[in-house]
Amino acid sequence: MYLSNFFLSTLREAPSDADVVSQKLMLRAGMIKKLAAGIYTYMPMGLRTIRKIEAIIREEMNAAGAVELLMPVIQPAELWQETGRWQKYGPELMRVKDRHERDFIVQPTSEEAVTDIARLEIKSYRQLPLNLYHIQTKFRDERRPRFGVMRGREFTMKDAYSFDKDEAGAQVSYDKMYAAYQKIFTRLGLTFRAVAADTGAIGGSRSHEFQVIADTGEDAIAYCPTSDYAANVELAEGMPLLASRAAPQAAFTKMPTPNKPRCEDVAALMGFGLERTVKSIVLATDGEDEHGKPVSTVWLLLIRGDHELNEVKAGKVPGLNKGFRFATEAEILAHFNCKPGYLGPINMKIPVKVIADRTVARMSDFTTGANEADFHFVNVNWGRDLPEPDLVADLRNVVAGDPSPDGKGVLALQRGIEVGHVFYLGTVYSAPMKATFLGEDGKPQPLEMGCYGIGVTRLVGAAIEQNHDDKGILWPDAIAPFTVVICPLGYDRNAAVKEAADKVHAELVAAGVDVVLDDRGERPGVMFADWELVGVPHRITIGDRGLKEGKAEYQHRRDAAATPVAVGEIAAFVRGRIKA
RNA sequence: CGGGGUGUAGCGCAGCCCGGUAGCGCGCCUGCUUUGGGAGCAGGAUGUCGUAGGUUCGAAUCCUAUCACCCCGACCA
Repeated sequence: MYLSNFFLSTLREAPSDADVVSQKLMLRAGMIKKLAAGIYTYMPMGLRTIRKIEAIIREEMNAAGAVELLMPVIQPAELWQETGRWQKYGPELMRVKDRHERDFIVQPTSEEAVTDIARLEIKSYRQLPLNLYHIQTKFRDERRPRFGVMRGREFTMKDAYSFDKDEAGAQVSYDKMYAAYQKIFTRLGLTFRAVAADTGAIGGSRSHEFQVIADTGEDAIAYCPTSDYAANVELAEGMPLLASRAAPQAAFTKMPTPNKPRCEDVAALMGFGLERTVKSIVLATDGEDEHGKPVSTVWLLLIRGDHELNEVKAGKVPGLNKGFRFATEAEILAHFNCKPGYLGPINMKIPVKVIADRTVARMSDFTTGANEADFHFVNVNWGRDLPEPDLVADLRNVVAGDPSPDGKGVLALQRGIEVGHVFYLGTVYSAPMKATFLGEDGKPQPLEMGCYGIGVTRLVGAAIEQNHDDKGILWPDAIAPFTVVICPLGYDRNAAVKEAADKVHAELVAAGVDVVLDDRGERPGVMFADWELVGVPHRITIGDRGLKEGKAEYQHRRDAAATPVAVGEIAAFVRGRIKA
């Protein structure tokens, strides 16, 4: 490709509304152009990367036995009413009306559409298993689109759906997709981790996320370097940090702690560690009594002072699992007769259910608020100074150094960007949509389903978040918009340079290498800066100076300096450097 | 959605308080010089100052409304 036949548009300064490095670099490198909040045009340079990602996904999906189709972006509301998602999906679901005032949606995902295909087409267990996928535009009307292409409203996703005759078959399909995803992200050249995930709103029981590791990632992941345990922090099991509860050592005492509402303050005042304090978190749930009158219930959660509440876990505790909220100050005053900051499980005005984190339940001689402003209790002990907690549960976020739940080491934390998700769905969609098949016994039964997503456009952003420096993007070979760039110095005015550059270009093209020749005749600084910004991994520089010695130069985007190579051999030399 | 902020040339910004000729840098165009890390000199083009009302002799500037965008909190590929 000659650059004069392509389209390059770089910016020295990023538009001021860009918020993350990948978005800034994509805008500056001319990969995307913003059309509206969370809606981007993929410019020619950006589209090349997207097409390469899609091609790899397609190859591996096909190799794993999945079959591609293409389902519509606009889907009738009726389908979504069948599964109840028309009601359940909030304003994120883009709803539109056609000229006849009929309701439609812009698909955020395609479970309904694919299940509809399945119930029309799959009649017998002999047709199973089946895995259908497409790579299609999605729309989610995010409350707050941000991070460029990583949390856009319009985006491209690969979504696959497996259909099996039973749960064992669904498990096989799930494992196949899991393995395919490992291959895909490996081929893309990204550092990633598959982690156990919360099943969230979609439901189902088995789920893994594929996270591209990046410090700027929105998700925290916990993993064990000495075993294969890895989970989203939302899910990662917090083990009790004490093997057993020690016997009380000291006398229960009320201590004045004026203006020390935080555990940190109290620990500092008392001169002991945060791990001897317990913080009180007051939640409330709203329900109805037997007469249908609304009533609220207040709950007290106890977490060690240096830990933090995990709201996903709290939402799984019996009693809190139908939705909870933080208590209002009025509710707190009513039950504890005390303002937040000095709350605790002892001397409550109206006793509430106490849920202790696993670690808290094994603590002894700990410190809590005294339910009296400016006072704390120290050397508090379960059984002696207060009753055992009503419930013990895993309530906290794991922290680095925690024992791994598999007992094979300690946990480490890192951040990631979720780019893929595999889900076991069961019959969540097939049952309400009556997608059944005839089994070997001749009886109809609902299809066992799984769904598998990859955020194609998000991957572009994630790859950049993971691979960039202060000059620009550092693409892995597999997804760089161009694999090789030839920068001739003086293409427009030096016949020898032009001839050599054209020849190297022709050789690489003949070898099937994705190469671009910068024939603008720009000054070297401009060319180098542009291509470093765009992030083309392999650069060949051909200049008058080197040519006199019969040399061109090779420099990888990550190299500190160029390597001289004989002009006649440079095409072969570069081909040797490209990772398949 | 709630709270905060910003809309001035393709991009980044100043001007707004205190109303009176719309500016700077980068980019763009022309010419000459230059050519191994974002060139120099000279000349040039580009704006309904987000939109609509209002106040005023006069509005980018003050007032009102509206729209868009961005930032901070609850969700997801």
